[in-house]
Amino acid sequence: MEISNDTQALVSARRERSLTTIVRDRLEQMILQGELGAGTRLNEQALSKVLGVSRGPIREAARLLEREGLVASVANQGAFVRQLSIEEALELYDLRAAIAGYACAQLAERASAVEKREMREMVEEMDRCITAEEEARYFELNLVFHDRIAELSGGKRTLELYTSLGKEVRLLRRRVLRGTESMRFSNEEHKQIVGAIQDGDAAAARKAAEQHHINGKRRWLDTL
Amino acid sequence: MEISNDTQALVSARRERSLTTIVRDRLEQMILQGELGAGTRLNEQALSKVLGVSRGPIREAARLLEREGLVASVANQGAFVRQLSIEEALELYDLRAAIAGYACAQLAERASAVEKREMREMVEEMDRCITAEEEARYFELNLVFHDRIAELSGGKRTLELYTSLGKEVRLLRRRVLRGTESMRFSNEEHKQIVGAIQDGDAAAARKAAEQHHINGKRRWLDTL
DNA sequence: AGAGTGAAAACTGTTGACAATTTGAAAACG
DNA sequence: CGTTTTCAAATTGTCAACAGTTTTCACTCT
Repeated sequence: MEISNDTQALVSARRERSLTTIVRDRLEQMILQGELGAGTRLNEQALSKVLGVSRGPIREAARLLEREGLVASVANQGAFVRQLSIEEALELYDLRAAIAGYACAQLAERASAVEKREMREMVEEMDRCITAEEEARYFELNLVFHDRIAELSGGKRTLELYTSLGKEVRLLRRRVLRGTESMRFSNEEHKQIVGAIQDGDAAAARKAAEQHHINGKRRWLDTL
Repeated sequence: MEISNDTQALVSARRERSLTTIVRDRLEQMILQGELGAGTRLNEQALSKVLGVSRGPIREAARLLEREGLVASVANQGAFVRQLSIEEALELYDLRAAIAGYACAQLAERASAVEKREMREMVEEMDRCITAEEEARYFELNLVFHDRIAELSGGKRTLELYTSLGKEVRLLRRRVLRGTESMRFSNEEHKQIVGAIQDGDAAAARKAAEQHHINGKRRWLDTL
């Protein structure tokens, strides 16, 4: 049973993190992993039984997810896992591109030597993954790489928006594993981004980051 | 007493809009109008008495505002009206600039003839406000103009983000009335934006919109 | 007088119960 | 046989009470 497991987590983490945030993370996980498919209603009773908490925290968690774009609420009908159209997904890619561009431009002006080094090393590590054909690990590092850029750019809201849009788009995109070639192209673009940041060339960094995300959009679109 | 008023709204709108969203809008209003100053705790008991609802809807509304960036929650201490630092405000201006740039670029490619005409007329109307020295009205039209652009760009999330960032920045900015000269400069920039959209020149529209927001940031910064 | 202590007050976190609404299926009707 | 009506079950919306935490403030001890 899931209950005991969650209840345990509940007890240990109690009064540090509220049940609401715990439920929020759990629901987010369930949604992003497809456990709760698009369009599914978040049945409060059922969830409260499964997660071992009352309906209050679940409702609050749903509100949090609503603003994050992962669920949509209808009055008197509850919250549903959001259904993303392709058009909406494309829009999200564009918005993410714009924000990533800004983040990289900022980073080009702000980044310290150690930060630059960190990013260089991440790209090199991804290169190793390509030659070793470790696609899953490349995928993971790629996510970390981009989130880290948003984080290092210094803006809290920038990071929030970037990761939030990333989660949102994952509603539709079932983990696109790309094949060696595609990874190689992708990482070449990473190198351009990191290179521009290293040179302190904000305009170039911005352009490279935007183009990278736009290319990502195209790659994703091609898989449909 | 406020209670009767709110209770009335409650009864009339009941089961159409949930109490949560009503409370949300009311709280948002109170925050943006400075009725609840930055750093104030949203006392659930007090608010439930004033608004005439129980604490549940208030908690949920607070969660909505949390994701919108208007309040920040601390475990076991509740929700506080967010305190925006100048650095954060500058970041918000930049993000908004990036999104506005994207929206205008989209609009340059998508806008219909009537939409172009609508925007031209808004700018002309603002011009009239300047010569008539109706600053308040100009201020109002300016807000509508930008929100309308975001709306016409077609992306739902784009509009959401743009308006959300706008509200967030208002936490700090007490309505900057700018004087005739400043309005004139501002509206000249509007003309550039509209012109580029009219020409279908996405790159120019984007650049003009971004620059306009960056200039807005500078104007705001100068008033400190 | 000032720092520490401890209980009481105020508040948030959570719950279970009740009210209102929607949904789905059986029954009534054409 | 298909359509409408009605009613019960399921579900969301709201509330008030209880549990746990933080804050306040009077009191003690040095």
